[in-house]
Amino acid sequence: MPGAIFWFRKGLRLHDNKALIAAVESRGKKVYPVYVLDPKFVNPKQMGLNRLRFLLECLLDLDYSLRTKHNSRLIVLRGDPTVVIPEQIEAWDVDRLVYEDEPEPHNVERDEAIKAVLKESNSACLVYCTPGHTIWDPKYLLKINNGKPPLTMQSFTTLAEKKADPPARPINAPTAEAMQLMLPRDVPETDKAEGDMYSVPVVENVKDFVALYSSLGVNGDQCTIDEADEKENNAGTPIVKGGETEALKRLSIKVNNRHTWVATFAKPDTAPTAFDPPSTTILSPYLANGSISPRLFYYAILDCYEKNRKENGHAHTKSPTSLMAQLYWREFFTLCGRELPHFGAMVGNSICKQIPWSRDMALLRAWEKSHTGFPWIDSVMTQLRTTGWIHHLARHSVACFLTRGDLWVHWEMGRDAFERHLLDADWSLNNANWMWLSASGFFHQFYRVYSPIAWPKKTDPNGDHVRHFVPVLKDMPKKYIYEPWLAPLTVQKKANCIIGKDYPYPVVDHNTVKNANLTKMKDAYGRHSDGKINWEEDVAQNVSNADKVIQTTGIGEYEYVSKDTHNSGKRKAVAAPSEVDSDENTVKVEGQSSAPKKDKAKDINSKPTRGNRSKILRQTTLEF
DNA sequence: AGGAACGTTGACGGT
DNA sequence: GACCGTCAACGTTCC
Ligand SMILES: Cc1cc2nc3c(=O)[nH]c(=O)nc-3n(C[C@H](O)[C@H](O)[C@H](O)COP(=O)(O)OP(=O)(O)OC[C@H]3O[C@@H](n4cnc5c(N)ncnc54)[C@H](O)[C@@H]3O)c2cc1C
Repeated sequence: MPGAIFWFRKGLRLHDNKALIAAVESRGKKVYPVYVLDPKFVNPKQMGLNRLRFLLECLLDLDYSLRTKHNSRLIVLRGDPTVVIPEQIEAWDVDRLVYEDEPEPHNVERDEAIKAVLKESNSACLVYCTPGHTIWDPKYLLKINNGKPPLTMQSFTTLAEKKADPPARPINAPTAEAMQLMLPRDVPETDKAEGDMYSVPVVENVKDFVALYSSLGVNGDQCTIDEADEKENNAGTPIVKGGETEALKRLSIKVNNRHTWVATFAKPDTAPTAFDPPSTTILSPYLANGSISPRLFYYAILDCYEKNRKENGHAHTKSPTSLMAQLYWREFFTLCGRELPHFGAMVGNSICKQIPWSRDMALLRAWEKSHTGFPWIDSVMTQLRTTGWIHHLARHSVACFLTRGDLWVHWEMGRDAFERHLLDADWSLNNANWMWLSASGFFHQFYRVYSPIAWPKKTDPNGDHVRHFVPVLKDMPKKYIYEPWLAPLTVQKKANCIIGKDYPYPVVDHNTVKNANLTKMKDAYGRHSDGKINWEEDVAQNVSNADKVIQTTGIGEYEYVSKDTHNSGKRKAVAAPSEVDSDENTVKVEGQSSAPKKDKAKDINSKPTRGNRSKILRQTTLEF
């Protein structure tokens, strides 16, 4: 009998893996577990070292389980799946290709392309796939919602809680006895074997990382990485370790063992500044690549609710803030990403406001590399780059700052940066949340702007997050920790941190740009209601561009130059610190935190005072 | 799950 | 005990 390829894509687990069970039921021992390192995703523009290492840890864990319990191993292929999968189907005498569905349109397209290749070559191989990445089958949710995805969380909640059947119970991982596999002839059992090209690659540092990318045929110039980045990448301290084993352990520690915590969980009350330990579960990296089953998570929460009811007698928190609702957000956004055309771009996306964002590379870089001069923003972005995870409300803060709050940079560029750095990067969730934060889609109260100073103060008045992730500020007095440019020079000297030398001036004056951006948002929104955005024409004109975005998975890979790229060019540092401390009691702090200013500085070349610094700061160098 | 200004309320302690 | 200033906490409104 011919065999089956079981293709792991997401769903990097043996528990609750319906497709895997189906493969074993249909082809017995001859099920070949495969993973494909696809350069379309595994490349430095889209995947940073931390996420790559996380992925490889997940693969190693699968490999280990397959070896120790199932007499098999993970077979890692490299290249374009539409090429390498049909090749191996042919080479290994395979007549079943089995996998768990991926919801993203570009992945669906790839799968269709493979089916087309098989059909064209008159292959006898049949393709079997099952849903499993989400709690409910997206097709089922659509069916019970008149064929359309809900567009608000409230309607999604009604769908989940009032109309949908309870989700399928998670199924256990196959036992060793139930699943004993064999390998194709050319695949050695041990990866120590000479010339084993199927093993999980070892990537410990940037050198290995570049070598791997080259082996996938990634163009050399995409692999350049500067020395500072290399050092930071090598020293990365990812917040969690990858693998199904770790995922299951974490679920029991963070969820199963804490029923009262789970039942009283309210997302807005969790602190974005907490990092040791963080205030939410950090199960997202595992959910993103399926090393934990969302249904296992779902029923773990339900069990907690039940235990809480019996023990504490009070109700659990409700959607949209409860822990269960966090899974609903994932479910909701995944469904939207699957169903709404051009979800990965502004242009051609019917739920996305058309806003004339800039694509200022210098501002983008300042933000991504922690050179904004706003300690909270720089601290969160450092946490993101080094640990691969940040709290949801920290994501709010930095995403708002990059887009409508301060820098007016396109949300797609922020989305791409998150894609690179987040361990939990997920196409649908990332796009949806960036639209949310930039007030482009789902959320429209654009006047709700996060302050990079007031917001972190609420949960971290001492600035411990900043002191940890931006150590150059560790001795800055509490009073100035979020706005060190206001510290008198004597204080800066004492703290060993001179603003403009050891730590940059802020790239913008928050209040000034916030107000200017509010006007731009009003204008952009006004154009929609005035009908000045002509969907028929605009979409027709831009749709080819948007199509390109979708084809390239919606991530990076395309050049779209907005007419509004007015902020580019090199900036010079001209702002200077004040020399004397302001009298705490009598002088109101001006600049960043004062009442709306009426005196707008006219001459950006004049000597900086607090009053006119806003305009000058806009020109602060970004080559810090 | 925004922030700031401004207004109201009520606790507290001093006169 | 009435009266008053102060202040924090909370509510409302606007952008
Ligand atoms: C701009 C921006 C980009 C984001 N990009 C991603 C992304 O690429 N991948 C990703 O998984 N999450 C993303 N999120 C959502 C959210 O911030 C993370 O899912 C969450 O912080 C993960 O931490 P946790 O597992 O501790 O969350 P918990 O609070 O413990 O929640 C449990 C699970 O619910 C899901 N969840 C929670 N919040 C959301 C949400 N807002 N939307 C969708 N699902 C949610 C996650 O799978 C999470 O693991 C983004 C949010 C913002 C504001």
